[in-house]
Amino acid sequence: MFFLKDLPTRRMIESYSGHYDTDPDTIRDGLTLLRRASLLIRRLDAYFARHGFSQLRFLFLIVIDRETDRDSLTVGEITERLDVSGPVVARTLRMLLDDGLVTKMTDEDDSRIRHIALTPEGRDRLTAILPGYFRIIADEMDGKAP
Amino acid sequence: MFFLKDLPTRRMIESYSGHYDTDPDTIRDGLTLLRRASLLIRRLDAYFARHGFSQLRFLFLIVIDRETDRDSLTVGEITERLDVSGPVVARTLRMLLDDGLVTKMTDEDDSRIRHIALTPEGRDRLTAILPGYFRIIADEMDGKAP
DNA sequence: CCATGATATATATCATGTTAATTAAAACAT
DNA sequence: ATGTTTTAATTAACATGATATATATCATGG
Repeated sequence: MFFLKDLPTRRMIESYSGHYDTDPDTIRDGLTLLRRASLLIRRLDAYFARHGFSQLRFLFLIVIDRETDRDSLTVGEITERLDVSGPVVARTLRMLLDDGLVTKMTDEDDSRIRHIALTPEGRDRLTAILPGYFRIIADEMDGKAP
Repeated sequence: MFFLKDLPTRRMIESYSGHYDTDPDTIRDGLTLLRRASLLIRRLDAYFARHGFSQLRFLFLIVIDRETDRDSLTVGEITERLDVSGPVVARTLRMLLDDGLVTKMTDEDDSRIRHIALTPEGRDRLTAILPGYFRIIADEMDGKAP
């Protein structure tokens, strides 16, 4: 997250970068990118929270659901697809299990491996939450955000 | 932060959004924005961590430093300028005080108010860290990121 | 076979974000 | 002038990210 509400003016950036080395307009574009994305993330997080979800829980379910040829992923595969650390995946998994949104099954051949699949309820919750998620992104991109 | 490493294909987005309601390309642009910003934030956080800083501590100093006509801000003014909650500002302030990068002075007329100013060392650290910060943003924007 | 190393997952601890509640002082309306 | 409300800052409790460490199981060389 990028927490600066008012981005520096071009002049300010110039004075900080000392008129050389980096192009102030490029920096300004970068800061704008950061701020814009941060505001969108804030909106998405608020949306997820209203639905008893979090960004991460949502993405966790998505990566399982979007797998076309299988209906489960191992914990390691989920960790590969999400840019968070293993422990966070483990904790998120526990929460989703507690909520009955996924199942965990130990592999038959290698008992270190757990296969995680969506429950029908997990799939339903995902389906229910998706349209609003897309709506928020689309509104932000169209400049229709609140 | 947006944690999905591989963005969904246009086809996937279509299948989720049901071919109506939202434009898949717009959604894809939004997700690209989120992911790009998240990767840049990761790089910036790593840079700050290497210098014993954090994104927030850095911005805290910046908002004081960039004030043109004064050399201090109140805690409330800092909170207004940063998109974080008051308690986080209070805690960050304590850390910066401990590190000797800012000073805290109680207002003479209204003893609820604290004026926060940079110490010379705070200003030095800020000056030292800024070029690398701009460099990372510029490289990312120019597609020169690692 | 079985000690050693590699791999898959989980736990422990810490950092840093949030909201709710607290403290202290000022402002204001009788 | 004094009780009530508002404001400024902080503390308390909790959520969720990270890294380092532990546990359990598998693979493999002697």
